[in-house]
Amino acid sequence: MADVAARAGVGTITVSRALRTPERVSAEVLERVHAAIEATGYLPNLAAGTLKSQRSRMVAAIVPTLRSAIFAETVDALADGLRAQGLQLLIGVSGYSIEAEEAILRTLLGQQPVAVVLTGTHHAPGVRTLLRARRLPVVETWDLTEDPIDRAVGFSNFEAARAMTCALGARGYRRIAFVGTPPGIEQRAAQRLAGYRAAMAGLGLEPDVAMLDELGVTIASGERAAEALLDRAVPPEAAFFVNDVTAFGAVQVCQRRGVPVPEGLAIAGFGDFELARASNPPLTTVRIPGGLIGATAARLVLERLAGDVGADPAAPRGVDLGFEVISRRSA
Amino acid sequence: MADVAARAGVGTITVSRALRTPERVSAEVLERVHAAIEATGYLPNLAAGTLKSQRSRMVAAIVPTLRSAIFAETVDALADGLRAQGLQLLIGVSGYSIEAEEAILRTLLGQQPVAVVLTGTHHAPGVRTLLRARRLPVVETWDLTEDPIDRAVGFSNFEAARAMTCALGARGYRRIAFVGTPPGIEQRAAQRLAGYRAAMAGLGLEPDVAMLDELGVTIASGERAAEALLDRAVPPEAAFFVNDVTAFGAVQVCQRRGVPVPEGLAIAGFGDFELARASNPPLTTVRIPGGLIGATAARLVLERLAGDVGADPAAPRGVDLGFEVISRRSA
DNA sequence: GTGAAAGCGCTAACAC
DNA sequence: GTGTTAGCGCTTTCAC
Repeated sequence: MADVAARAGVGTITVSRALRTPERVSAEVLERVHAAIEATGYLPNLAAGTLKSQRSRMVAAIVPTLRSAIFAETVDALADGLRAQGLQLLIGVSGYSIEAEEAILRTLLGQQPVAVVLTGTHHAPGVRTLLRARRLPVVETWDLTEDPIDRAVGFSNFEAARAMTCALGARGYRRIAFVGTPPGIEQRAAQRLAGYRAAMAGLGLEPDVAMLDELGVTIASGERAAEALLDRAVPPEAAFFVNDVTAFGAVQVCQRRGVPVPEGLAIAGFGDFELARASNPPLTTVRIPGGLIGATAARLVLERLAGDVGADPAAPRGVDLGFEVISRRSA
Repeated sequence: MADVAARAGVGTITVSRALRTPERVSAEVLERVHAAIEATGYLPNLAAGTLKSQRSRMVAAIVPTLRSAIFAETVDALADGLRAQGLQLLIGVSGYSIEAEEAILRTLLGQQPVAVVLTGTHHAPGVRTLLRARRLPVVETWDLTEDPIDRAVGFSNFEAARAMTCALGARGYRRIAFVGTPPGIEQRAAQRLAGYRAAMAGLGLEPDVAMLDELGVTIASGERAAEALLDRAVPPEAAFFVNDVTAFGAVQVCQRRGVPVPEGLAIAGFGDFELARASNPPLTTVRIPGGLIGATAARLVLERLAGDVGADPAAPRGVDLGFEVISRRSA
């Protein structure tokens, strides 16, 4: 920066201002500075700026995985919304472990991010303390809660699963099974299971919960779960899968075994992924706003950064993006 | 850090060493320091460390998008491999624009990453200069080249498409269409098209290239492309789609229109995504090593970081992970 | 609109 | 094995 300043015949602070707040530098000087930057190939050391100003240009985000299309979509939309303001994404992948999440958060916080975006509302005990102490803008995504750390954006997985289960009940199905992931890992999936249970209780029906044999929700694991259901002495009339990928697998199995869908087995999914429309018959499912969650998270971060952090306790703390039960032919 | 040092009755440098190189601190002091860290809730400011040591703990990665499952998988595997060494991922999303890639790279470099991972081998002119000047470990992914900036890992999209086209020719198909993305955007897709053309020339067949109507390769865009092919006065005997997602759409269309696959139209995909096995009939496709590319990129970064940067010009500069033509029933 | 001086919080280099 | 000193490259503060 000293080189650039010397070349442009100005002080280093003017170079800094030309980069950070060009409107406070005369047009003539600005031009000289830019020419000098060009000539020297100067790239500012952002670590130094961060150290002095105590503000980086990074937003830390932690997701359970990027292998699930839906989280990847959210992150993509988040990156998109932040890029417009010159903010970069520092990504941590927790592998669905809240302990890993806390450890990763500690490292990421060391980089002095200006905001933090988390997945879910269930965190290790230290996380809330860590974040509240720093008075950083924090956005929790994918689920809502009574008491967010700061801001939350998502929808109620509980209500969404309840709505779908009720829709199945309204269609006359009585023996409705739920096929979920092993408990204690994916929080959103646990919420969906709870919503299913609540709906079944409301309908006066017996809950019937089956588990996928792996966490990585694949078409193949859905296929295996469907096989197990169909092999029962008394198979259910309807099966509500924790997501579209596994539901799609179930449809494939029915097709192969000659079980008509929905007459032999009604199948519902969750997510309204592209696969849902491509399925044959197309899947009855719940549409959830994956991309919109990322875009909204970006908006919330930017709003919090614009307004003063820690202020405005009256502002709405949660954004409910809702969901939609999509009736197609599979149920 | 001064607080922690005072509390532990040591100098700040000892706190630094306790964190960075604990083996150089006596066990007794180490314990006192850790207790003090715990008590104060101290989190090191990594920006300061980066500034002084000129080495961060971040690796910059730029991908065209995260909405494509395959790039997300690569990034996930990359993050995984780097986390083991305490390295964080700084992500940039370029939207397939090489100009955006360069702009993003400039910002990311300002954060002083210890290495850079790029997608593809086709970059804006400034990129190579920028990276070579810094003597940073650089890994280009997803395609190979004669002259990588530093290291490259991937497979030959050209050869993979050629192999698939030849396989179709060997099966007796003559009128083989290629369905690709609009030119000039996705480099990997362009390589595949070139491979197809080379194979057709080798087979003595007329190339027949159709385009998808959008870049975002969706099932629906594959469906529309298939409709167009089938609506022709003389439809092709086989269609080689630029990826499995669109090929899957094509299979769906055939099923709906009662066109038998492969007898009425043979269909080949690219990628061997989960969808390929789930399709009915399952897709003949090319298996590509998405996760492995990310894992290998992580390994190459770590190797370059361990060995001295800029050294060892004898080491292999490219890692060819290969591909595999997978014959299933769709062609 | 521009500049001089100071210092952000760490760690490299050198003592001991 | 531990401490002292200095300084990384910026931006803040205050002055003009």
